[in-house]
Amino acid sequence: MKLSNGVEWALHSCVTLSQSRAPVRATRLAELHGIPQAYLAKHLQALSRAEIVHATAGQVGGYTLTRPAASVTMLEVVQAIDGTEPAYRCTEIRQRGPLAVPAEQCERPCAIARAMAAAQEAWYRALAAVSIADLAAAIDTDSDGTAMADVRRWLAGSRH
Amino acid sequence: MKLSNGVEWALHSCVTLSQSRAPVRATRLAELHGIPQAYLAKHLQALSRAEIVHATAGQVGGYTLTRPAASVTMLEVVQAIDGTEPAYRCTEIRQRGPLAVPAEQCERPCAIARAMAAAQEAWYRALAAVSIADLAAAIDTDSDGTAMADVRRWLAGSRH
DNA sequence: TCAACTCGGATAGAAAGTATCCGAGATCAT
DNA sequence: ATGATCTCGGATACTTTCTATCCGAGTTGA
Ligand code: SF4
Ligand code: SF4
Repeated sequence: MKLSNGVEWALHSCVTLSQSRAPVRATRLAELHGIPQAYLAKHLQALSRAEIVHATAGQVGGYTLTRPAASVTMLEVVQAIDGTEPAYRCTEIRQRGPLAVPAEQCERPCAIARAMAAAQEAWYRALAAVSIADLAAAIDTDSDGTAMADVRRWLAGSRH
Repeated sequence: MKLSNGVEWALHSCVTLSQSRAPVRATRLAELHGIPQAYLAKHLQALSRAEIVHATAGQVGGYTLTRPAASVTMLEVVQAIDGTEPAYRCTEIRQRGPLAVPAEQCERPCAIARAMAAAQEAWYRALAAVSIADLAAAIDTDSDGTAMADVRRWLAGSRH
């Protein structure tokens, strides 16, 4: 089980965007994090499609959060990048082979699929419990209250 | 986030093996589940390496569970197939870019990595709570107590 | 001793993820 | 109103991982 590293970039970008009411260009986000600008853009598109961020075109364009950071959960961001399909997809192999179970007995998922779904649900729940605002606050605390202020200052800097 | 479908095969195989004290060949397991025999063999090797199953070579060889089914958790099987590395790997992008955090402040994972680790832990915990024996019992219940008996009967049949 | 059968790791092919580019559309200055 | 410039957006190559398969090493039983 592997998670695209674009998820990390998207989360960082959302935290950064939560510190700015003005639109922030994709180029600047990439520059701030030291990551490929073109590839980050692709992930930001996914966030835009999920309506987590709003894109503004034009000379003073860029991305902004559509909702308050406290109401955007990590789960939403992760699902926007990684997709909503569960990690475990049942291939219904119980309906194959010499001991195939008749289809009418397969209305509900079997025990294995149920256990996997429960695990995924637990994962989702843990991610849904943390918002972007929580992350920003925690990062700020880790740095003794300087990190977010630094970000705001850097964002307010010249547009290059 | 995607999970190899070999995980499903491995879980089914473990449930099947829990119904037989005699070694079961990989060919028969594949036949029972209607899946590619050669590919299943590769996954069974992973289970063997993890010491979840024991492989016996020779004419009457095959695979057996090394421990009672009640003491083998789903988590062990999933990790044997899918690896133990967490889904989220931090690239430490906070140490890059113009606002790079000095390395001495990065001893402990940051808030994002901590939240992701907690979610993964919740996932692990849910899987660790279910054993192979639990799965076998649940599948048996779903089929009104005939499924495991059918499997045992089929396994006792001729070696082809 | 021999023959037959097993698992084991090494080898091709397919799918997804990664990284990049240029065009459509909108904003601001003229 | 017009044009230049800057933005995002989807379409395009490249790399890594997963999928599927094969044949050889080792073991058992006759
Ligand atoms: S539903 Fe359960 S029994 Fe059926 S294929 Fe999926 S894991 Fe196997
Ligand atoms: S530890 Fe946190 S801040 Fe550092 S790279 Fe990982 S997610 Fe980003």
